[in-house]
Amino acid sequence: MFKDLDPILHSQLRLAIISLLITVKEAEFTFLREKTNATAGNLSVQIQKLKEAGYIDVIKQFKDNYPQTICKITPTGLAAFEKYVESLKTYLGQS
Amino acid sequence: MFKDLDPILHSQLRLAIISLLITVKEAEFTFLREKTNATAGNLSVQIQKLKEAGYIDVIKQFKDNYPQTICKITPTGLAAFEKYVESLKTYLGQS
DNA sequence: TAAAGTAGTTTATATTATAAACCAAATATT
DNA sequence: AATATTTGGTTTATAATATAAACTACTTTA
Repeated sequence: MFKDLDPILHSQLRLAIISLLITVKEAEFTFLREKTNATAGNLSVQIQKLKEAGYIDVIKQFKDNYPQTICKITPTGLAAFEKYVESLKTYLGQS
Repeated sequence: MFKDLDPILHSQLRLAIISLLITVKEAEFTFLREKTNATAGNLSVQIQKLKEAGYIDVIKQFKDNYPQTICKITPTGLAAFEKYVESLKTYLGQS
């Protein structure tokens, strides 16, 4: 009947991050922060969780003397997102 | 960009309950329990939250000597669900 | 009448989400 | 040249949520 929803993705902020990374393929921390309106702390934590799950790759480097965190989705992350969307449909039915 | 997701509905079990109540219009506790595979305790708590939010009406009565809890969705609940689905779409985009 | 089943609720705990506080370095201000 | 402010984050503390385990109250069956 209802398919389980991946708890990693069933979180507003993490879902927004993945959603953005699908469209842009690569994004800076500050870009994600602006687009999601999340606090830096919350974003930092959720990026780590997505990384631990293997859903995104995180590259930390310096740019113009400032630290820069770049995120990109992995094939695992993309597959998880697609599965999540399919599972969600079992809850939405008619709509 | 991304619309906020109603936290009452952004919960796997509560979303499943509402989803069921939309299709059947009225359901017993035991029916919801079977369809969702939830534990009775979890279901009891989530039904209460949906009731507190005004998303469902709960009628407690006796049937064949046993207690019976019947749930039905309210217009408020239906509207909230529809809004939730619309908001969700901002996260799913391409799919 | 004791054991097991029905239909739940309450409570305790683990997990999550979030904000607040913090850190290190860069740049701007006086 | 010190001090203040800004950038780009991380860590930690707290509040909110989800969940399971334990419990309640009653009924049915052996």
